[in-house]
Amino acid sequence: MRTSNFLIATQKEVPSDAEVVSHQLMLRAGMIRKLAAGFYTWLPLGLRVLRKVEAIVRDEMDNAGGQELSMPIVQPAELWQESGRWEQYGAELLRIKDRHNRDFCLGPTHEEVVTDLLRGQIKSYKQLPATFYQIQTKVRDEIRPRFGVMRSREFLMKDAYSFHASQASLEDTYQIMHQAYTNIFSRLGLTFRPVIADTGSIGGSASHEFHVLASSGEDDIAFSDGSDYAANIEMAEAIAPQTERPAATASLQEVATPGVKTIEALAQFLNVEAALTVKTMLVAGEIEGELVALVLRGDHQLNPIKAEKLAGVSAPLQMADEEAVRKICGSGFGSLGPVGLDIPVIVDHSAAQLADFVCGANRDDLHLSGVNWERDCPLGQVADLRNVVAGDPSPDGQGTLDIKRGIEVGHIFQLGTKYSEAMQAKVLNENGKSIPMSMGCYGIGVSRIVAAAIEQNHDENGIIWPRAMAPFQLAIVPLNMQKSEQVAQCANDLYSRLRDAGIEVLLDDRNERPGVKFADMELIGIPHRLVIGDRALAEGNLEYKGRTDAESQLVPQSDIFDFICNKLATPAG
RNA sequence: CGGUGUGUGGCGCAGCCUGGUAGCGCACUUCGUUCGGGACGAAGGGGUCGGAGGUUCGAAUCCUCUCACACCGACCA
Repeated sequence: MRTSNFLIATQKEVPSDAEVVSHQLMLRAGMIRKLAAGFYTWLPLGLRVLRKVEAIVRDEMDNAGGQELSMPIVQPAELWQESGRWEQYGAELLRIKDRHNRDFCLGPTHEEVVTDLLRGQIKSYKQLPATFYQIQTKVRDEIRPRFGVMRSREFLMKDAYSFHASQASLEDTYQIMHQAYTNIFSRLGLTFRPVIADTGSIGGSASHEFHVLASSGEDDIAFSDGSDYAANIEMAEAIAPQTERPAATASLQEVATPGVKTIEALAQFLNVEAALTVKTMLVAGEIEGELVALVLRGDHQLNPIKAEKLAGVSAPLQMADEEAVRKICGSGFGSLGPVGLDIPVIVDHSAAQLADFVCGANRDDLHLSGVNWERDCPLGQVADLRNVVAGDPSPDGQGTLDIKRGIEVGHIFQLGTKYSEAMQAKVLNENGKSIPMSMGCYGIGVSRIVAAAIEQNHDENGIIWPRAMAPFQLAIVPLNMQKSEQVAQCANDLYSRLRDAGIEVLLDDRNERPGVKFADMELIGIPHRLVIGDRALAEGNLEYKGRTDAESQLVPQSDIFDFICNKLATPAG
């Protein structure tokens, strides 16, 4: 491709509404343009990258035994009513009406459509297992689209669905998909982690998310330094300390704490560590109108997913409002504590380990110090309530946990029979008995991967594409080629030769100054660059520089073809 | 949806408070000089100031309504 025939829509200035680097760089590099909030046009350069990702995903899906199909974006309401999600899904489901005033929606996912398709096609266990996938535009009317293509309202997703006659078969395919995902992200050249995930509203028994590690990620993931263990922080178990609680040494005392409402303020005011204080939060109980107290160490964070799974606690988790709290405890949020509290109390493992701790006195502007469980208040139910923190032991007993930020780019689920039961997708088994098919579903955010790759791979000059995602492998930058016959000839010859050899090369034949070309090629992140200028050419040389190399190197003109082929063939290339 | 804020050539912004009929940088066009890290000079083209209504002799500027967009809170690929 020649730049004279390819839209290079680079910009020097960052559009003011782009917050994260990937969004800024995609805009600056001329990969995408916004049409409306959460809707983006992919320009030729961006689309080339998107297609690269798509091709790898497709290849691995095929290897994993998937069959590609394509389902409509527009879907009839009836199917969604049948699965119950027409009501459940909420405002994220973009609903439309046709000219006859019939209800449709734009597909945010395709469980209903595949299930409908296959209940008609698959009648016997002999046709199973089977996996189908598509790479297709999805629409989700996000409340808050953000970060460009990272969270847009229309995006490209690979979604796959597997069907089985048994749970064991589902588990087999789940493992195959897990491996396929691992292959995909490895081939893309990304640093990633598969992590144990919450199954959330989709339901089902087992689930993993695949995260690209990047400091700008929206999720916290915990992983062990001593094993493969990795989990979304929502799911990472904080294991109960094995030690005995220390004996009480201090006596219970009231401390006036005027105006102190937060743990930080309390710790500072009393000059104690936050880890020696306890915080108490009231949440709605399972029974309407009842409240439950959750007690955590002051320096720990409540994990709502864990809390709402406990018996007696309402799901989804609902924090009590201040009025209700005041009624039950006698004080506002800032001075709550477990002592003398007459509602069910659930204490986090770590908080249950404390002796001589500080907590609220259930009277405004008053706290208690030297508090001890059992002596001053009963130790109720003890459970895992908190987010793990760096340094916690790994739940599998090997190593300690560290926490990093991740961008979720893939998610696999074992759905079980949730949809097949609701939609009567049944087959006959070996015994002639009709059973609902077990299902798995497997998503990859193809367009999100592009943004995630940039979050992970960029520098002050722009994007640094992993080889597999680069829109072009090599940029040829001739200097002053409009004037220099020599340069022009060398550039054109080399361009044809490399192209014939199947190399994706971008020849920058614009009549621009060198600095402009260098800056553009770096911004759009082409991994390899060849500069052709009169100066070096006079000595029979060309200049090569890798995108991340500090210096360029001279290569004799006669060796250049082999040199480039070599560079592109090496794993690091 | 709630809270905050912004809408002025393709992009980044000034002007608005204190009304007087639109400006700067980048980008674009032409010519010339340049040509190894985002050149310089000269001359140009492009905006009914988000939209509607109102106040006024006169509105980008003041008032009302409306639309769009962005950021902060619950979800997800």
